[in-house]
Amino acid sequence: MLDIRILRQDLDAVVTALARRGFDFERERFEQLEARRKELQVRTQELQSERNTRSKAIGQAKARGEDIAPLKAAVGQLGEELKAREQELQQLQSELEDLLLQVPNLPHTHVPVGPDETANVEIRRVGEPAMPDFPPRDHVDLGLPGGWLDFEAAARMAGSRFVVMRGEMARLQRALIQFMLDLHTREHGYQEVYVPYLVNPGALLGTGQLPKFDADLFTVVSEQGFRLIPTAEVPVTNLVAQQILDAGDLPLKMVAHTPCFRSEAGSYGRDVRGLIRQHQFEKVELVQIVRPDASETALEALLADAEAVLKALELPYRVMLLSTGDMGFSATRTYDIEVWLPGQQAYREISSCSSFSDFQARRLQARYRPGPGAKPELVHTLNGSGLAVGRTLVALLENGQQADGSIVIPERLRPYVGGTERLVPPSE
RNA sequence: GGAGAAGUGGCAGAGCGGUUGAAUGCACCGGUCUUGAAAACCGGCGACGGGGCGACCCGUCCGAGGGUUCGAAUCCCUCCUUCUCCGCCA
Repeated sequence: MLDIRILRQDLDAVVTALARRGFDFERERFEQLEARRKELQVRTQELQSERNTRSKAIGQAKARGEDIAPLKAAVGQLGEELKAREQELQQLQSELEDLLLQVPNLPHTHVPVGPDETANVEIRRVGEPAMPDFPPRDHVDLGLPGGWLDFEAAARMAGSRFVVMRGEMARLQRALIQFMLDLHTREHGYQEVYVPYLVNPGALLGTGQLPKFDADLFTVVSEQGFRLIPTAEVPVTNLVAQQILDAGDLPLKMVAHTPCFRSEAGSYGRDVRGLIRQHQFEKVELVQIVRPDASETALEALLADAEAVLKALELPYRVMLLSTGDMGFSATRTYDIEVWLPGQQAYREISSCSSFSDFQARRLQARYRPGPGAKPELVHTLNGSGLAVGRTLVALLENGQQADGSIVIPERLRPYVGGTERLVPPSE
């Protein structure tokens, strides 16, 4: 959520900045609501003040043993109007709030302006795509032997966009998760956290998935209105909701492995084949809670932490700075990491690292105290995949494949799979 | 699932329906004292919002939401959370 005060002070700048990301701010409506709010709020507070004064007078009169009946009668009409104004004001403020909750974050000034992903800017490439002397297969083919990756079995019980993994493949995914968590906790200073996979609507409002993107989520029929988390970002970032942290607690760096659930509404026909776009997938997520003046450097560091996984796994990738048109709702700046997939002969997103400035913090009421006795201020939040595990598995299969269909395991991962150097397809 | 108890400021913990944003203690900030520190003493110290150029003024908030009342932290209702006991259970 944007700070309503900057909307009041410099509406032009906000409207312009939002236009850069293709968002048409309802300027007229806002100005009308805001004018009305001001008028109403002043009036309401006058009435409240009047009521308080009179009630005190009644209390004093009563203490002196005077007759308070006439005083009470005089407050009658006041109460009527007050009640009406209070309700109007409440109504108006929730309208204003609803409007504000629909408005995305302001893009950082360094973000390239453009309509969609075609305007993204490549920052760097790391690693060389291998040039095998055989036609590379994609992970769906490579996963066939022994039912390593069994999409048909999953489809029978759950439908499309699910997978069953067996044997070595299931273990490889588990190893990847373990490896990533170890790397981030031991070498990058993150604290591992375990969090709920079902959250209430308030948590999703805090990070920005609600109210606008409910269609992307799976809702569990329940009194509490539970949704399955689409990313660990939601529960992990919500760890600081409603908190006033000590300056000394920052930065807070947390890592969590969770399954993620996405309805993928509106993506019919896209990536229907294989592991790329599933309703359920595993992800290791990095979250940082930092002081506002530290968020620029924190984003670069977070990105480096995610890149470290790809480097360790010897996977070629490139880093993209997303354009205004391709960024998520809550982000002010986002880098995507795209891994090379020989089976597709393309770079595909495997991590997304974003800074949210104070946008999520304001919704979450996540604050810190800059110094002893100082006023609380909103923190800045950041997060990034480190990495999407399913897609990492894809990259590992496709980049590690040999002519005979076996898969070479990167050295750093071998301790996690009992020293196995390569996966050999089981013969029928 | 059943029965009971409780939710007050950063923490602990008072609070008869009436000048209570809320006693007191701790913590924290400023000062006195001290070579320095500690102790002691004095003073200050919640959050959020609105109005005003400003000194300031005003409003809201005692788990959340409703209600009663001229007036609610105090009374009533609903919900949430925590604790204790019973039952069940991975």
